[in-house]
Amino acid sequence: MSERRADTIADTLEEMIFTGAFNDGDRLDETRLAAQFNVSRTPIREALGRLVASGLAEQIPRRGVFIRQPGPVELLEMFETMAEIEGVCGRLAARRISEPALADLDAANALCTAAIEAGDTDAYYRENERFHHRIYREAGNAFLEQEALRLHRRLKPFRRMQLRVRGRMAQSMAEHEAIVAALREGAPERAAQALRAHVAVQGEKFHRLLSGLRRAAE
Amino acid sequence: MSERRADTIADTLEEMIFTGAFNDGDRLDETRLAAQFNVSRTPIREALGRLVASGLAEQIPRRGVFIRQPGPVELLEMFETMAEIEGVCGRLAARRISEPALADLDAANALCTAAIEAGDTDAYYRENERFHHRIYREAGNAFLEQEALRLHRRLKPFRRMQLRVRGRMAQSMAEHEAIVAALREGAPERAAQALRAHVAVQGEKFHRLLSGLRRAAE
DNA sequence: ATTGAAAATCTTGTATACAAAATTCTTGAC
DNA sequence: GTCAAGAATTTTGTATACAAGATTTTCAAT
Repeated sequence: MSERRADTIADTLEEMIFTGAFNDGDRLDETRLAAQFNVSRTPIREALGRLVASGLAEQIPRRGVFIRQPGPVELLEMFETMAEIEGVCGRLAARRISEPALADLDAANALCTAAIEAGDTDAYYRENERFHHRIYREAGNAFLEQEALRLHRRLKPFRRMQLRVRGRMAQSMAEHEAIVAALREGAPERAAQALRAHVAVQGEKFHRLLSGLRRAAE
Repeated sequence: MSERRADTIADTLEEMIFTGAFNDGDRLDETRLAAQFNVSRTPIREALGRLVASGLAEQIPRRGVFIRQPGPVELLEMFETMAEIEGVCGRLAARRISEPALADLDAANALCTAAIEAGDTDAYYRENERFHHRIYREAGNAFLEQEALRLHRRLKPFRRMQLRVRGRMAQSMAEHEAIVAALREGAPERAAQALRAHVAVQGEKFHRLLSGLRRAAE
């Protein structure tokens, strides 16, 4: 890996931000964090630099770096962007996907369904992620894949919010099946459309997302 | 702006990378750069961190950071991704664009055409950029807009290569007109299609790009 | 001459020291 | 009591010092 301290610290801080250990606007005090991590300010600064670069925090020149949690508007924008990028991946994948990959998507869906029946939420998230990541991969564009993974990762902490709606998981699985069907038939636009609709935040999901945000803001 | 030295140094280094002052694989020696910029290693390290974060360089743990110029494959992937993102912006913009924005696009096109006739390449690039940036804006999604701008900026140094083809500028303008027409009619898919085709690298452009790369590699 | 090991050198990563800027606190005037 | 100006204190940004790991060089043995 990279420079030992600085990077593990950055990972830890990211995790803390994702799990809500900080509130929007909180200042990340270098000296305090240095003491907290039993380390000098130098690796802390490098870690903070990484957070700023990935948009999790904001740096004001001679003032410090502050946590920057996305508000409702930005969150919707990020989800819309994710939906569009997934749509793009789907459109490209419909033309490029291989037979083993289709089998793999089917397998992921089967495991997803099993996880729902078993009530195993962790397994569900894991297989759901595998499904989506596989589609990014099958777009056949490593750069696009990286971008998709980046955004997917960024949205991870917010994705759980929107899956709590009753029956959402079952509906989600039906959508997965439709997506695979479109990919299998090599229907680019239908695949794109199905993925966009699957990822987009709308209706009940929207309300859930907002109330989740409101709760997190307290 | 941000921390004075570190950020101006990062900007300078980015510019140097873009203008080809470094070759792929070159090591960015901290002490050498420190001497060169008349500064200590600390701001250099922060600047290098920024380069690594934006993908312009690669960091190998206890070895240093190295310039990482995209090869032909990655470049094509980046252009394909750009084409798709522009397509997305166009699709969204077709539903959201305002009348003044359409007028602005027309204005940019007029100035573009004038620049071609005057042989003013700089003006052409400027107005062409204004055209595209305006479409990103009119997608009505600030997050997506930032992503589009980021990638557009990243590809800037390579874009000039592909515009040298004889008659390409005139054809490009015709495509711009078609794009505006689709946006004006509120035809999302046609706008998306037109933008994808406009940005995509294909045929003669492809050869130009490759030979440009080959030349740059010497 | 080639190969291998050990020492010397170089380079990164971290800690500490210093400087400049910003914020906070104090003090005085109204 | 409020407000403002200036001093004191924090805090960031930069420089330097030190430590650990990596690379290169040296030198001997085969």
